[in-house]
Amino acid sequence: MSASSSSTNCSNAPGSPVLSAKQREIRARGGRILDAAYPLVREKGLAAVSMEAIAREMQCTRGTIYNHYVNKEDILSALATRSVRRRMEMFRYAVTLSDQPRERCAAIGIAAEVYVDCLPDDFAIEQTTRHDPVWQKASPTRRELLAECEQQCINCLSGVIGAAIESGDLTLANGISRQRLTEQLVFGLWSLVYGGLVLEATSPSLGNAGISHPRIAIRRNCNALLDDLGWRPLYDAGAYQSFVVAITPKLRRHAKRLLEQPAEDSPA
Amino acid sequence: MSASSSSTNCSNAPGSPVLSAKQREIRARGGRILDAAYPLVREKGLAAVSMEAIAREMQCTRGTIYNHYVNKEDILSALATRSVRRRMEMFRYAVTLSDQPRERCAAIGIAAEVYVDCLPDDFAIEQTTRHDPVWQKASPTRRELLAECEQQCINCLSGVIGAAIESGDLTLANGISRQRLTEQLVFGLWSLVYGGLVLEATSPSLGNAGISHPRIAIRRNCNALLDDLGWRPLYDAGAYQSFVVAITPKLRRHAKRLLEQPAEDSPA
DNA sequence: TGTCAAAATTGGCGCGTTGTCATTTTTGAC
DNA sequence: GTCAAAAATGACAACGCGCCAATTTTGACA
Repeated sequence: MSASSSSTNCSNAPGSPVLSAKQREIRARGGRILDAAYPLVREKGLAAVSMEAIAREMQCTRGTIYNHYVNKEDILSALATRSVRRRMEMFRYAVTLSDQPRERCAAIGIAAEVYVDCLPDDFAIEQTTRHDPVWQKASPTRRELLAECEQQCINCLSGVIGAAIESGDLTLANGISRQRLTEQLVFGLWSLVYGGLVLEATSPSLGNAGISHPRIAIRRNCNALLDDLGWRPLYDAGAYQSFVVAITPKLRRHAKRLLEQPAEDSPA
Repeated sequence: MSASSSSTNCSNAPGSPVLSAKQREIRARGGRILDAAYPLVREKGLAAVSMEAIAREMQCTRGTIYNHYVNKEDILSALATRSVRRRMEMFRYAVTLSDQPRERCAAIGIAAEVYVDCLPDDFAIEQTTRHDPVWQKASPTRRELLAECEQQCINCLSGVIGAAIESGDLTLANGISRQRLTEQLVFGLWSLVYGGLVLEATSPSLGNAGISHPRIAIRRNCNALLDDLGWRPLYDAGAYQSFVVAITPKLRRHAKRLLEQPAEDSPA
């Protein structure tokens, strides 16, 4: 009925139009362009990717691409949004791996590590997009979309902290407000993990400075932060270690799954 | 012979040649190019700076610039080296502001904040240079130079930690090795401060997430890390605050001084 | 199935930027 | 004043982006 009525072709359901095959193809092209650009970025590095190359991969011409994205930076931002969305999915999955707030918190940290390891190109894309030349030329709509995705990543962490306060695992010492404590913790853990991973990826001098196990340092420091605020149960090396060992393969599998997911085209 | 022989003009001391006026000007031009590029970067943003614009500022043609730098990225790297050197000077000055290791450590953190506030363009340049498109095209020599400068910044912090261990303010608990403890602390503080400042500068979603005082969070978290490791004297809000208030204006003055310093030309 | 307007695609154009190089100019020793 | 070495110049080719008029494709209607 809503489907093939006459012998000719398609028709419209009132609210949501059933699109003809070609029309759907066009709609999906936005996503296909990203699929084409993604491996090019992986191979050649981000600056070296030309519109020409993307078009070649797509088997169309540059002009067509401009029907979907206003410029190269716009494509980059769209890629970044897809990446942040994957990160968010990692985090959301991570918090399902335990009922205990402190373990959930740890799981998010490990999820970030796995994200960097299993989806390194996504991580690199996020980095690049952050910087002004790209950020400024991207369309405002896409900027907002990206910011909102990041927001949700942060919310995931705040949620766990909120749950810890509710449950009493984390208490408000020294008359600090709940708001303030959350702020401090979110920002602290975020800086520690994000900053640490960025440094690991981009600072060649770290090795010379005798920093040979950045991941261990990150983990230990996060726990130090949590301990200092009295988040119960306090750090226990054995328990922590076995939790990490237990969830890491699950997180890796989830990352792989995300990579293979069909390209949901982003609302352009 | 090697000295001033004839009446005409210049001559060479054996090891270090005494250069004629024009020769010295050429030698200094490398630095002058950086001076020309720096404000352009400040105004127009980094990607928008063209060789043409730099040449105009220098009152010469593009060709001449290529006598000193192999490409634009090379100029950027040179600028970054100058920036990192300024940061290093900030750190070196910071550690002179107290005799107590823990205060010295705090001083380095505040120095980083002041660096970002008073030399924002330097901070931005550092960020940009870190990213692959630039990093890969810069000449290897300059890359090494930059890495070495960063190294010295890190050494400054390791030194303070070393002194704290020597003096007994910081003790090796749980049989952790000195090497390992230093590694963990350097990396942790670095991530926390660097990561925090980068996030503050580039993450628009932070405000929405209720993070309104990132600086306070950074400081408090650093102290949490130090406390957790038992670095004496433990955090005391009053003492810390008054130390910060005492050194901040000094650090700001030092930053201003660095800005006005004549351009020592980097070895190209 | 043929017609035709709307929509999408094409590919060539103008512009700006980069890096090179043969030519011209400047420098400074004699 | 002469001349070789060094440096500056500016024109040139290549490239990539973004635009747009011309062309092709699509799909509704008869």
